[in-house]
Amino acid sequence: MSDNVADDVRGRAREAIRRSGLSQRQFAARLGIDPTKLSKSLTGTRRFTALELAGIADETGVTVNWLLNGRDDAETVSAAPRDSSAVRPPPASLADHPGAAREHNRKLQIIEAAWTLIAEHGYHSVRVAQVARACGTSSATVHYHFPTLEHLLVEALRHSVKQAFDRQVAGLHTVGDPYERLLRLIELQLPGSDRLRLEWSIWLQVWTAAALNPEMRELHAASYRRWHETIARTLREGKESGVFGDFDVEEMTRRLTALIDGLGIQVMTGMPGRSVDHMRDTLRSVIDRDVLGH
Amino acid sequence: MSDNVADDVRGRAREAIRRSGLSQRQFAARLGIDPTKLSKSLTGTRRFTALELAGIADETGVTVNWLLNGRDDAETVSAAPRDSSAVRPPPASLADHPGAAREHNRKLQIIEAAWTLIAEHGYHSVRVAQVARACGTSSATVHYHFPTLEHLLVEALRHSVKQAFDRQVAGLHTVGDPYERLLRLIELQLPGSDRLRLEWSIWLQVWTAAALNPEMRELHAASYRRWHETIARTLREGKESGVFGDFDVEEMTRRLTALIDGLGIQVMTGMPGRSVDHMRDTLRSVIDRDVLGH
Amino acid sequence: MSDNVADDVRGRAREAIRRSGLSQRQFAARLGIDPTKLSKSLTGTRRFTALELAGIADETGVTVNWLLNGRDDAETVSAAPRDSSAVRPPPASLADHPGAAREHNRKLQIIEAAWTLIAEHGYHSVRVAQVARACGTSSATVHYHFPTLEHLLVEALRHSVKQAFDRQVAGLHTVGDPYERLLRLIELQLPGSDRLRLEWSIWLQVWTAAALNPEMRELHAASYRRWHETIARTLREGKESGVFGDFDVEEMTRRLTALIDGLGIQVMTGMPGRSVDHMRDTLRSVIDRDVLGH
Amino acid sequence: MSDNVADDVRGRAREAIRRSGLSQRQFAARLGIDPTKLSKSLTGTRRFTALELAGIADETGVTVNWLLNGRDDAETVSAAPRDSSAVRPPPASLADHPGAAREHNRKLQIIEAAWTLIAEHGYHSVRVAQVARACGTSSATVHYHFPTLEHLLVEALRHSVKQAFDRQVAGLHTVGDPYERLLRLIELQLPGSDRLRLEWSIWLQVWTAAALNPEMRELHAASYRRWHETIARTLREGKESGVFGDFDVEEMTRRLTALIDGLGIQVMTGMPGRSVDHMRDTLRSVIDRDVLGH
DNA sequence: TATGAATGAGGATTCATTCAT
DNA sequence: AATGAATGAATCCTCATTCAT
Repeated sequence: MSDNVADDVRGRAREAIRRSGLSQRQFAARLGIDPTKLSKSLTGTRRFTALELAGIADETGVTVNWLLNGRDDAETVSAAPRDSSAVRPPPASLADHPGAAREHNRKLQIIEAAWTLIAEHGYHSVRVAQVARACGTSSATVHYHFPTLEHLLVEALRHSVKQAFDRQVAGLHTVGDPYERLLRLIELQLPGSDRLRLEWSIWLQVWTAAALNPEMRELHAASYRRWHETIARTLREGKESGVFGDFDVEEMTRRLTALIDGLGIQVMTGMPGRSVDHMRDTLRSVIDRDVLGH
Repeated sequence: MSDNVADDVRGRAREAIRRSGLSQRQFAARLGIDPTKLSKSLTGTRRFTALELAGIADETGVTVNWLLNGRDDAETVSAAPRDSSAVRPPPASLADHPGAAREHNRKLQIIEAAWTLIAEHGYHSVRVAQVARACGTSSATVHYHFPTLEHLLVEALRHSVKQAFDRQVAGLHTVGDPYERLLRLIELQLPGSDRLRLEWSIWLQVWTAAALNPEMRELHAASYRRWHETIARTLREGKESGVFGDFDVEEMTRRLTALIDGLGIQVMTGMPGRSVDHMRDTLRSVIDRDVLGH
Repeated sequence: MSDNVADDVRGRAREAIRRSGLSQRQFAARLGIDPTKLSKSLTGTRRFTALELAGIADETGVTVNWLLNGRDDAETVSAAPRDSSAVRPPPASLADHPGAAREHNRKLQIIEAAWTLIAEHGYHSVRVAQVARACGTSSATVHYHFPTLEHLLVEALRHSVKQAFDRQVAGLHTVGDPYERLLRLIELQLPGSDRLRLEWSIWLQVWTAAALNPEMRELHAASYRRWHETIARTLREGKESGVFGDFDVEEMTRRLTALIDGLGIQVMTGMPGRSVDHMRDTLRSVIDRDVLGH
Repeated sequence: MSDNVADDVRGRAREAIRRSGLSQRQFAARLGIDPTKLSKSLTGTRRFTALELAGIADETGVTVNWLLNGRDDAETVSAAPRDSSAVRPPPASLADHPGAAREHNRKLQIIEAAWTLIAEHGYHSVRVAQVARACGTSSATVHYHFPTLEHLLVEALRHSVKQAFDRQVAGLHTVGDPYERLLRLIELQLPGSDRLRLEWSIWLQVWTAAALNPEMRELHAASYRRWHETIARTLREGKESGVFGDFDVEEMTRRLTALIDGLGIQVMTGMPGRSVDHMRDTLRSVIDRDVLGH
């Protein structure tokens, strides 16, 4: 990746932070990183970590894809969103008039509180008052930003999708080798951390919702397609570059994603003998045998 | 299978039907089969089909395992329930005073109505009034039989487990060859029919519930263990008899169940390119390659 | 009116009271009359007053028309309802199983509380909790009987119509002379008593609602037609019998009703110089001049 | 009416338009008339029509009475307002610093939006946000101009009264003959046009409000008195000049206003057989018979 | 002058559950 | 065994109003 590209990333990051209306110091605090590090990264002395990229995207409402490539729809390691409905409006539109950043943040805060509550207690157990309390505000305020609880919850689900995507783009864009990338991809998806367990919780719920409600299938399909494509692209690259064996990429993708989902369920439901480590081992062994062809 | 065994099955079937308080004619009608066929099966001229066995178990409140083996905890093709909480009370206890059958039936009717509603609309969307309406009765009546909505719903989930198990026992007890049995097992689990799609819907919901709520893990674990054991037993038999290749049975079971679950999700959520046929093909190909060792 | 007719009225009154599930003593108490008087009227020693007839109709859910004529749709002094939607179900259907009377009464109680509140505070200011409080019950109970506040309010309006009609039939059925009947009719409609002021309040509101909302026109039209017909019938009889002068009955009806309404508004809005007495005088003078032709 | 008077009208019109801060061209556009016509009327070549007078009054916040007579309280064809509360502040006060006109206009715009919404949806259904939307502004802005929704609504009602009065003064000031004026008066009040139907809708609502709420009676009485006086004055003039027959003016006024109101209700509630034409015919026939004495 | 954000005070409705019959 | 009536306890949503900017 050339220096020019890195330059651009810095420029866009600076731009996004500027639009947020926060100072660098404040912004660093919000990301939970050292202000010096942020400063260095913005001037070019230091690279952004994947986590920082995802954080900047999250806080400013842009995508990591845009930070890295200047476009939301760039197809790199992962599939771009097929339609705009699945992601937030393009970055240029927000801010420019004061207050927009604040507004965006309050909205984001509510969405994230809702997201966490869904993940922890389940979609149907989330109460408006709970979300409000988690944000230190009132139910009416939640309704000021979202017409309906359902709107909020769906928005929270969308947000979840965006976040997972951002995390992948941020975490994978520097990994060139397909095999490494595949392992990294899996590592990024394993329900190991609290955060990732919450994301898996959301996934399970989206599956259930999609099975019951045709309307939810759309949301599910849009996000699942990305995940599918991220895997498929890597498999294809590995196959074409000869790193991987010969196989039907689509079919292998279906098997791998199914296996990941199925193992994830076993971990999430606390089945005896199914741990994250076991999940990792199983997937590696399957990849080594069926993908690499060893 | 010797005639003696068949004799016993007939005897227990006759016994169970007698306890139901219905005439053979009525009972046949309820099963949706020809009275003549039922009569022949009960006198020995004809064998019960798997469907009929499951139906008799369902209607009379006994397990297929009991019908076939005289005991609920017989370990045959599948694992027996580890504790009594996972299944209905033993068959001997019910019905001895008149009306018990009717009561049992009303209760069963409510459970099945609840079950269907859960499967169709989702656990959290089931209302007592809805269940009552589906049964042509009142909310108060539902509460007469079940102290709490939650009790009813959990009971409905248990019922689901029992049914799946019965279906497996009934469908597999005649299949001797491990490979055939494995394929049959998968066939019995594919979300092909309406009924099975409903059962899958329930599964997805139980997974979600178990991921969110530790209490639900118990129910999930109990039923999943059976399913796991049913697969494992077959794999073990095939491995020991040399029909299958050499592999770690537990690990292979984990992989297979994970794959089945993952593929099931893809079908249930209506992912493009994931059909029941694709699911069957994928599983067969994996079995042929990894289990048979071809 | 022959004794036979009076016999029948007594019979039907006895029947209606019997169905209410209350004893004669209780019923008399509810009507607010002396039990002895009720008893005498039921045995034929005494005639029912108009007020009593209306009360019996109100409490038992039948119409005065039915009490007097055995049919709801009898056309006597007033027009019968054109469609069943405007009145309560036929008398035979209710009661017969115990509790029906009680239920009917609770429902009626709620309707009347709502009616009074509408009349006093206005349709849009009536709160479910208010109605509940007025009935000494809970909001949930109100909703048990009426799905929606709006349903309740519309029902209350219908009830108002029925009551006015009952009062007219009860008050006019003995008055044979058209002129006397016309004066009586007006007297029955004058906003003199508290009760009648409340009824006028409701009328004003129905007019407003009908002007704003096409759906309300139906309700208004149904009830206004009766009122119109009650006047028209009397005018027609008077004209045909030569008591009145010669005029276009329909046109005169329109003028009279319009004048009554307009004068009623002036009284109700407390215009200086517009009292009930003035209203009576004006109407009498118009009738004497334009209807009698003096 | 002498030229001097006409001169004065022109002068005051010019004055009022000047204060509005708009150019003649702009003002004409706002009135929806040809700028040439406005110009001619302002220079004396042409007379203002009644519509134009009312429009000028409306747009500039003065009364037609002031335009015609230089005083708000001139008693001409109609009664003057008894207290200042019933009309806008005197014209001299407003506009002197730039922007006052604009402010006045924004306020007027809000009032008229509120007025229309009341007329169309009913007093109790008007929401601040609705008014704001209709004005292309925000709820907060509405509250900047009016402390309370109720204040705004009451203001809108006052505005309604002023408008009706203006229209009458403008429409009647040239009609000398009492009979003609009476017919004209009725014509001006018939719910024939959209605008007039809206005004009637407001009337009905004011009646209802006045019947329910003593506070509203004041507003109602003030405006009704004018209407009463407008009729009474004309009747008196006609009686004194011998054009009309002999009658009690007050009593005849009461009857006529009551009849108009009652007929208006019948039209507004969409009663079958009650049209605007029927209303006109009925009123003419009553006037011919009872007022003219034919 | 204008307004985006926020919110307190309702207010209708839902629904599991109880209980007398 | 069954149920009609009743209700407490949520819970979502509305909306006028405030206030900092």
